[in-house]
Amino acid sequence: MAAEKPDKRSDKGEVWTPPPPGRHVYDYPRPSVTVDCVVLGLDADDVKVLLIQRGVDPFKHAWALPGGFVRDHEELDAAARRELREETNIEDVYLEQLYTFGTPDRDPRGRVITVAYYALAKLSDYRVKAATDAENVGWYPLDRLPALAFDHAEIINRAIERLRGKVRYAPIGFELLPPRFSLTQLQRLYEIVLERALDKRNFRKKILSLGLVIETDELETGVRHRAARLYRFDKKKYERLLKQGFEFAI
Amino acid sequence: MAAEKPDKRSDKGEVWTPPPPGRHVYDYPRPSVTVDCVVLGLDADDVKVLLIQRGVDPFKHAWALPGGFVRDHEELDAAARRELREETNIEDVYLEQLYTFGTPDRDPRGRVITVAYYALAKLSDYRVKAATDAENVGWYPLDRLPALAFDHAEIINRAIERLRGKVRYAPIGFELLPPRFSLTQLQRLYEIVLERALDKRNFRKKILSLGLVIETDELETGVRHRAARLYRFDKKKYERLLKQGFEFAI
DNA sequence: GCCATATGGTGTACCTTGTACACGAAGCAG
DNA sequence: CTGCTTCGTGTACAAGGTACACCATATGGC
Repeated sequence: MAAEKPDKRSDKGEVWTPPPPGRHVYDYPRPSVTVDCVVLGLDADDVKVLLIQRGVDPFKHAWALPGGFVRDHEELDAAARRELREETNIEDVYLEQLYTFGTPDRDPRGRVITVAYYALAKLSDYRVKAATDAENVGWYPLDRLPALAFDHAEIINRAIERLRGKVRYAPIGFELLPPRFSLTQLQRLYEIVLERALDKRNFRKKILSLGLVIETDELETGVRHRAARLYRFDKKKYERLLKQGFEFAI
Repeated sequence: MAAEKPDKRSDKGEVWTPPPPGRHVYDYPRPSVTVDCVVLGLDADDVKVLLIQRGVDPFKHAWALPGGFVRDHEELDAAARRELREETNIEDVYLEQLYTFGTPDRDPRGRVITVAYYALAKLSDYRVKAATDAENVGWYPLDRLPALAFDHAEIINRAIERLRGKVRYAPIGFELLPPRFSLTQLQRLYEIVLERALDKRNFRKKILSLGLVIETDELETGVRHRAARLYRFDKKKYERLLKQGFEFAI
């Protein structure tokens, strides 16, 4: 039978939660339930994922997704956001439930079912320490992931699949870019995520024909060549069109 | 605090599982975890969902999705299939994880997190008792659902959304039809699920151009007009094409 | 100031795909 | 034999996707 105490909460930095005075007794065994977050960000040439280095066993020193136990009266989404905030200081990101992983032995401590989420972050907003130093949180490019704890590699794969499948039919790519972006940046995003080259003129024609990105009067700065015009995504308009049955597609 | 024993297993027809000799004691409260299945079937003019009538509190006599508690060493998918088999005699259907619902008070017995699945069944294979009589399992058309237990109405809505979103980009519609079907049946399927009329000639042109439905030498029987030719879905070919990057789309 | 370098920004011709639309053929029932 | 019902088929036009090249504009070095 599985261990009865898989959830040493100190594992997850919840030292401020005092252990309850009473124990919790049930007629049948119950799993622990956790949330894990795949935070994806976009670099110049890569999709990157945010990982934290575990400080405790199991998988001490291994890299893992930010996540932790769902509290007794907490919504699952809220638990995911809380863990993100506590472990990585990330807030206000696009967050969506991904899949629930419950293979009985996925956690050596016992039965732990995890509800995985994925988040899309503007990488520039979260310049956590570079992954190459001794810091315990970092962005890793997908093709150079370190050894990962639990089944987290599988969870990341599923997040990427979801991103790839969804980016063409929902305007979620904008969540990976700063509020003002150039069309070239946007095109790079699609090229990186979809892993294929796109034609510049056709891409611009298509994007502009949707009428959802608005030209601003700002220009790119800090480049040593002609500066690109910046655009913004018109979320309000998108939501209006959505209600009328509009379908986003790239 | 929530009730400590939400999972009276007798609720779910597991009387054959003897209560364990020992109690289960944990340092922190744990939720119960269940699976629920939205089984969708296709009638002449409707999508229907399979419901069971609850025999015990809470929501005694109310209609609900088939489902129940995940066992200690059981995969989530396996739990969903087991519950389907136990409660509705349905086996060998297309089954896919849908979403996990965990609002703290969604079950009056305490914290119960449910991993929802949706299944697509060939309605003709499962002529359970009609929903209008006193039987405790029945197919209900989506627009005439009875009052539902827990948050099961919300779960059903999400299943429909998923079906609608997916049917155009994955060949899952075939799971709702018998192995041999007419193109008119297939068209009806899409019309019902997508809730819009399709042009017969254009639909046939499109479907046949995919090269995934194969003409058989069988004809429809039992109709009082010219019989339609029957086709079958070429799953093998689809899987081959998938690996080559083919994208199904209607 | 001028040149080299790098990216920004633009239009047209063709091809493929989607859409609108109507009628004779086949089979059964009476 | 007639009437009814569904089957099964093709064409013309519109829309959208694709392939493709060059001048403009900014910076930095000389």
